[in-house]
Amino acid sequence: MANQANRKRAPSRIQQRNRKRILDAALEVFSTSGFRGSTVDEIANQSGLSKPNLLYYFPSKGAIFNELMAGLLDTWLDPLRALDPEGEPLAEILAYVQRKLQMSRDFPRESRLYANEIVQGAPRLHAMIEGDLNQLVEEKSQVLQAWMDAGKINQTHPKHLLFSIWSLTQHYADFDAQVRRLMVNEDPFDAAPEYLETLYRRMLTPKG
Amino acid sequence: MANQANRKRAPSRIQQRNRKRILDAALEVFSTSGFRGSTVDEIANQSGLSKPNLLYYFPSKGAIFNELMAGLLDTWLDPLRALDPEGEPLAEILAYVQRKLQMSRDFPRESRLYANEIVQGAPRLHAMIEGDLNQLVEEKSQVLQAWMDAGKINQTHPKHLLFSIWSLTQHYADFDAQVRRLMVNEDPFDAAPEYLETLYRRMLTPKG
DNA sequence: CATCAATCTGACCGTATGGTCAAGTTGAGC
DNA sequence: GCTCAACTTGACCATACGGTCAGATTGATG
Repeated sequence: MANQANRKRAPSRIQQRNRKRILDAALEVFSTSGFRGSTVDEIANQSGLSKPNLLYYFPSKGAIFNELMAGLLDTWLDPLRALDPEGEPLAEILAYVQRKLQMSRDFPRESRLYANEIVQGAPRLHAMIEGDLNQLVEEKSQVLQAWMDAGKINQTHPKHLLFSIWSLTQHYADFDAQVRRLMVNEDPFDAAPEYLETLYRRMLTPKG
Repeated sequence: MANQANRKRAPSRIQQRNRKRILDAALEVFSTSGFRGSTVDEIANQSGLSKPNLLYYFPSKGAIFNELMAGLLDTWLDPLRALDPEGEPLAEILAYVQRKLQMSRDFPRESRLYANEIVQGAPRLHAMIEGDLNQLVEEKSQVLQAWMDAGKINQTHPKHLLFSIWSLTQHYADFDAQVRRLMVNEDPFDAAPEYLETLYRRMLTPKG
């Protein structure tokens, strides 16, 4: 336990490279099969390392998963953190939607990894969700509510508004297999930005 | 193979009861852990049958899954099938949204089972999707397009419109674990119908 | 180029998993 | 209540899985 490579200081170049390889392979595998459906052998194969060597860098399958999740959750919330209470309300929300959609496009595996975890009841995510996410959502919901009370955007349920943004943007990554099978001659991401922009503009722009 | 119980005619009461039990248990387990993450022992335990007894009724784990999926896909598409080209466009769409939302509320396990499968790339669903779903989506997209061309609802991308309806309604079932953790004092399904009604009404009602 | 820690591997272990089988028990029709 | 098929089970098997270990190889440092 004490001589685990990942707890030494000053990680060597080899260590940096291999840990990255492993995490990338694990992202590929976990996002495709979920935690329980993924095997260490698969991750080892995908990363080009032998299984014992992989387990030299990480103590267990669960440890790989946890490190992956911890890193993911942070970047995952960045777009919402960037929602500026001082900005122009509608523009802020529309920009948030586009940032989130861009993340689905650029990091579909991360999105699917997260989706897998939540769909299965988030068994290994309790602590993380309870903390950061809850607080951030509470905070930004109040910002949205304030904008509504000030008449800057239409009245609606702030949390449901956030849920809908997550749902719509992540759908293009999470349900990619379905979406692409139903849009054979067209890249879904071509029309998605405009579709979502229109949707939220019409929904939130105050009447008159 | 020839003496499998499930291929005999006139299924006995015991057979009907046990097959139902197994499928219900399998729905519970598969929707929670996905196909690869689920075990036959779990399903057997959940159903109250012994493992060999379970395998007396179904030849394999995959066979259980397939039968479950085949049954699911049909009911899953019913709400869309009911979209009436002769009805009042906006009302038809809003009613479809509510039917779909109701299905998420009444059959969350079915929704999660489906989500699990699609998120993981729909490895065991190709044929089914290619056939029924594709045709139905094509047909209903044309209905929506006709309504737009006639000025009955706002112009928008018909397939993205369908995707958004699926996404938003199924989100309450698929991401239930997250949604409920972020709405502790409130049942998400209380406000969801009104939220979605408002969203699509504002988005689709023609100006003027 | 000697040394020692860091890195890597084949062989291995205990357990879990999908599935089988021979033999037992139960239920329906006579 | 006899009979035979329908149903049920404990014991078992081969493979897959997560993880370990002794020892080999490699790379950095003097």
